[in-house]
Amino acid sequence: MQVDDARQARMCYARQVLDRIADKWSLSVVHQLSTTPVMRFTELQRGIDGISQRMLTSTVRALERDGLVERTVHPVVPPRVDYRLTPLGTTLMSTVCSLMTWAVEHADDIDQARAAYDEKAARDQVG
Amino acid sequence: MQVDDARQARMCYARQVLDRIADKWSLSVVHQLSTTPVMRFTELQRGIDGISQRMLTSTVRALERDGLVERTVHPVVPPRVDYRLTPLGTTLMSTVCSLMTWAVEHADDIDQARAAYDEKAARDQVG
DNA sequence: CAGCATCCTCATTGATACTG
DNA sequence: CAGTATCAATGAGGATGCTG
Repeated sequence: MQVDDARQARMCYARQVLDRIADKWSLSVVHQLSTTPVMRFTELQRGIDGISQRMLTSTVRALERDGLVERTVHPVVPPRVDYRLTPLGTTLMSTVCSLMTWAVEHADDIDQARAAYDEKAARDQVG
Repeated sequence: MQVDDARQARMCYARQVLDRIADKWSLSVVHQLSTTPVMRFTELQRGIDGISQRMLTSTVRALERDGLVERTVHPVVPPRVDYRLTPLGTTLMSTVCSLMTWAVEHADDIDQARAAYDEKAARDQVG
């Protein structure tokens, strides 16, 4: 029926957004750029613990392709490339913030649920 | 400084939540259970296009472990297992809804950005 | 400086067969 | 019915070396 189709369509959109931001590094990059509006490649890499050059490159390229990050190449030697959030990227970040808020508010609930589940599993192993 | 630490901490929480819900099937399962409150294993599988038994099992187990889904085993033959969202799972779903709303509202923006990016890349290839 | 090219590893997922 | 067990494939991501 129509209502279900609309729901399914929204799910597909949600999946696409998750596919965009839920990889290993995208959220860290967007987050960095939300705290420091303009950053160069090496600055980004220094600010994100553990990211490799390769992954930073592919991450910012994907974000650029989707219009979330703007990449500006300055024709100078040595090269200088600036990154900043687009308005679209900024609106996404504020939406992700609500997810972060949920995460912070319910972190304890999840931890407790996990502990209870694992303890029960351990008991079932023995008994 | 303190403010940055707090930001970093929130990012970690956000990552954990994303790690929980952003795998291939979790969102579909939670979504199914938000439209039909109580479902059995096979019902879930039929409702989620393309999911295998193995992935449905591991997905609902992970959701159960984190307290987002409740699993009820009825001691009957043949076996009967019911799944439903917990209150915690319900609050998460409503948060995810805001992400879906963003996705729907900005799907066109992303599509256009991608088309522009790809077209430019194609032109740069040639020229 | 800001990448690209290559090789390699490991985790996730799928397919299939079996079971209490 | 609701799983478990095993094997195979895919691809995301890491390490390293090179370059305009």
